Amino acid sequence: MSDEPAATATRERNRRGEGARLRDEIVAGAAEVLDETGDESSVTLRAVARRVGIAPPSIYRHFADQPSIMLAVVQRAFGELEAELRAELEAAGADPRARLFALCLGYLTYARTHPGRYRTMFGGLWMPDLEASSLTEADMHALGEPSLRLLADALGDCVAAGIATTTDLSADAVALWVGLHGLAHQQSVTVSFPWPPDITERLVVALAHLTDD
Amino acid sequence: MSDEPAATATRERNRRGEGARLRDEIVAGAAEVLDETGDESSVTLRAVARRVGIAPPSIYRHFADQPSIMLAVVQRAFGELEAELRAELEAAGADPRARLFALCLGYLTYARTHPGRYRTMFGGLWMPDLEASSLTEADMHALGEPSLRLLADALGDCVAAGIATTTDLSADAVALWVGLHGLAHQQSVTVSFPWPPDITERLVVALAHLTDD
DNA sequence: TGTACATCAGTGAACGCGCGTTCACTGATGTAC
DNA sequence: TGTACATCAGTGAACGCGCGTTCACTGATGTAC
Repeated sequence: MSDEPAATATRERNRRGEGARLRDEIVAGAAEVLDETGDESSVTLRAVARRVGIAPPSIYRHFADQPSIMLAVVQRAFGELEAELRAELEAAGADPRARLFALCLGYLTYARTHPGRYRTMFGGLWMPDLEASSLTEADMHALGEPSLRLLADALGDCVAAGIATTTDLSADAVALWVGLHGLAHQQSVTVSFPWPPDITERLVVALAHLTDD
Repeated sequence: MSDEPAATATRERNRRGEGARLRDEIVAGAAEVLDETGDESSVTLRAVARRVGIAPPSIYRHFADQPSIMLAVVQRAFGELEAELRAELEAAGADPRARLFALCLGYLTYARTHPGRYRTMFGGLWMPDLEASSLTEADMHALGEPSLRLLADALGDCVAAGIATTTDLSADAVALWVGLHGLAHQQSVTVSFPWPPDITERLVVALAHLTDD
């Protein structure tokens, strides 16, 4: 409950040439604040500085302004998501249906584990003023594409194995993602919702057009 | 671009006994600010007062504090959504498949027409501190239930007409809503997203288990 | 090996701003007698 | 019918706060000679 002035004392100044390490600490600190409050608007420049244990102006050596921090947090989060999905795949073995479910469950787990982060990733509020920034909206969509491709590949493997059908693989992959996103988002908003117990399986089976086994 | 001080001049004081009308104006004004900025955090007490054309303290006669305004906006928005869905149903005729699609398209239209409002409704940030408020989380879920029931009924009519199948009607209705929500939410966040052109039909057909006709 | 100096990482104090909220008030409107 | 008064809708000024951002700075670290 108390603020943590001790952080200022414990932090050691980086050596020359290692100043860039503070940038990582800032992004990590911002992600922590976001996870704890669940509220994007409480990730202020000053709150992040307090968390990291530095003076507010120190952030300006690494970020142009406050929105730039959020952008970095989101970019990093998309990388984390992809890495976790790849880890799930690796642990899943060779069965296409098991691989598809591993991906879907991994996606939902990420959202439930980091609800604030997930909502921010897909909330659009961190989006920079596109004319003021060097990023385009296409760059924004590109952030999620590696993960979407993992999903499309897993779905394609199911079709190849004859346990799923499709008339348009990439369109069905998007539809499957949309369903996962709806569930993930709602689960990241409310903890207690009267979900049917088999909601995930029901959703994935329908959207992946899985045939009974 | 300019602020509108004229509003202060034009607004006429309510007569005695009609003071409650200001409450409606405040909620409507807050919804307007939300629609225009698309950002929940810019719906401040002072911004709402400016929009309505009153002095900030005047709000306290009608709302205990700032979060109470957002809560009222959300409650009102859920009512609007239900009313629009009922209107779509009425215009849709008797064919069960047409009625189901009318509902789904109406839902998506609401989200695209009022993106900021939609995100706020399902964003969870307006949720009051549940211990500080007289509302329970169940009350929050209850807000969306009438609309969900419309969807479940329309789905049930499709099953009864033999054009859809289900193993658990209410669970499939939730799954269908989850898919719609995923699409609606993402569309309320980004205007340009590389959607497959038939994403809506693809989603609804799969989740409603519609049989080919 | 010693020393002057440039560079780098980070600081402390201060600014102006919009915010939520409080307080004592104003002045029109209706009511009691 | 007239007038004193209570009520009601809304105001204006002020408060303390946290915010983003600026500025001139400090002091440790490495480098040139």
